[in-house]
Order: sequence, then C-alpha cells, then structure tokens
Amino acid sequence: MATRERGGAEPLDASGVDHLVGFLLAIATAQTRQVYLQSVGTPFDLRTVEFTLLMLLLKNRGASPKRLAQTLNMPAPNVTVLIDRLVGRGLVERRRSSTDGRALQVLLTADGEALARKAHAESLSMEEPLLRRLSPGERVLLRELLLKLGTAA
Amino acid sequence: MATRERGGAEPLDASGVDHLVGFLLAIATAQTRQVYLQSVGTPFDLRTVEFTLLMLLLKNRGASPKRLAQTLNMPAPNVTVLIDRLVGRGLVERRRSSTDGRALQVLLTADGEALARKAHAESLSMEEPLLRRLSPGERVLLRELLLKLGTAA
DNA sequence: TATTGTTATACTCTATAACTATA
DNA sequence: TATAGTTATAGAGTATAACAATA
Repeated sequence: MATRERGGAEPLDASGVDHLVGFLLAIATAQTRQVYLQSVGTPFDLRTVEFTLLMLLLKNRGASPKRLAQTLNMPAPNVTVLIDRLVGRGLVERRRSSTDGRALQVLLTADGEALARKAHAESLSMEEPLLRRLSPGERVLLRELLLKLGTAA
Repeated sequence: MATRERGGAEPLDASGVDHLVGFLLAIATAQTRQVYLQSVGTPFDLRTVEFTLLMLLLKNRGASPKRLAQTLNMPAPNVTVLIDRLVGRGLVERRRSSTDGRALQVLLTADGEALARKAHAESLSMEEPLLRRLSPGERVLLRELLLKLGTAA
C-alpha cells in the first residue's frame, strides 16, 4: 500500500468492515447512484423509484399497484403516493379494472411514454464510465454474481 | 423462462431496468441488509452506519468527526447527530484534542468496545448464507469487481 | 372474510444553510 | 480568513396501523 500524503489526512483503517460484501455494495452503489443522477435523475427529474416504475409500465401496460408494489419491493401505501406524484405530473393515469372493481390499472400517458423512452435511452450508456476498467468478460461475470447474491434468499 | 403459477401472478417484466448494474446492486443490497439486520442490527440495536462507525473506532482510536465524516461519506452535521446518539447510549465519548482546540477525538467507552467486538464477531459469518452458491474463486472475484466499481470515479 | 387500495403517521436517511469556537 | 464542529431544517426513503370499497 502506498502512503497517501496529498490532500492531508490518510484514510481511516476500514479493515473492520471491508470484509463485508454489504460494505462493498454500498460503495459501488454510491457510484451508480451518481451516474444515474447525472444522466437521468436530474435531467428528467426522476428519482430512481420513479424511473424504475416508468420502465416497468413501459413493458407492463396497465399493471396494478399491487403487482408494482411486489416488483418494486415496496409497501403498498408508498406506491400510492408514488403514483400520485406521477399522475400529478401527467406522466401516468389510473383506470379502474373492468374485471375486478377493487383493482386499478396504471398506464403511461403519451407524455409519460415519451419521457420513459428518452430516459431509457440515456440509461443504456450512463454506466459506461463506471465499467471502463472491466473487461467484457468481467462485466458479464459481475452481473451473474450480483444476480446470484440477489436471489440467494 | 419457466412460467410461474404458484402464489398467483407472474412477476412483471423488468427488462427495462435489469441491464443496469445499479439495479442489480439494489437487489443484492436488499439481501445483505436483511442478513445484517437479523444477525447484528436487531440483536445489537445498531443501524448500519452506527455499526460502521464502531468498527472504524475499533481500528482508529480517537478519530475526529471530520475524518469519520470523510470515511463514512456523510455530511458533518449527520456525524454529529450520529455520535450524539452513541454518546447517549454510553458507547462512545468525545474529548477535546490537545493539539487543536477545534478538533475532537471520538473514543469507544469500555461498553462500546465490548459491544463493537461482539458485533464484529457476528458480522464475520452473517453473509455466509448469501455466498453459499458462490465458489471461493467467485467470492474473491465478486469483491474485486465491486472494488473496481466503487473506485471508478 | 379476504383483497385492493388509500389515508395518516412515524422514523430513518441524506443534504444544506447558518452559526460558534478556535486557528 | 479558514477550519472543526454544531444547530436547525427539509426532503427523500421506508415501514406500519387503520380504514373504505369490492370480492
């Protein structure tokens, strides 16, 4: 390890936590969060959950809040508020299901679909700077390993 | 893809987001978060930041709030509140630096050190269930790849 | 009775501006 | 004038209980 003098203090000894995958995930997440905000979040005024919801609606027209909540891994009341905000911006709309009077269908408006497509196009390249140092094989492997971790339960 | 019938609805099509490393990180993080809460967070009543702070103090006695803030990647005011809480529980204490009247030293109390060591011991094995499906080589690789991502900026 | 969705609420997390005291 | 730390505050993220409408 090279000694760091520049900028003042050396970094603290993190050996009490850096054995944890959860710690490494947190640090990596900070990076992806930054590029997301820069390329999509700020330009399109979309928080990550809002972006994810639009992407889900793009591929699942008329999905119910219930199923959105399950996929987003988020309690139902929060999905209500989330949809409220997007309805307020004219990006999505709610329709009553014709087959089940309790259920709703959530649909993208024309504006919502246009925004969703633009945001998606941006998202395709935004992580490129982060992956620059990974070979194509490493990128594939990274995805596989993260997927294994995510489906471990 | 196998069709899923059990439990009711099939999962929504996530192909609009699952190309993103950030999305895979979020799902993996949900898993590590769960095992952390179960093994350390709930039993020791420590949120992840509190655990990390104790681990840092274990290896960096008397570190200043300023440097803790840098390492935790957290704004200074939040570190103040964080330390307040741990002081309130009798786990850490603040001392005025002898060489710089502005700076503080944050130290573990005897209770804090005992708790920190017990929590650390638990943390060493808590992720085992998540890594079960990964070979030793894959575990090493996972850490390397996450580290590359985390230091990409 | 069970399910879908909503309202209300609370606690944690993250971030910024304005202030005090030391240097 | 710059730095270390604090106070106050605001917004986003996460979670639960209680309720209305429909099945």
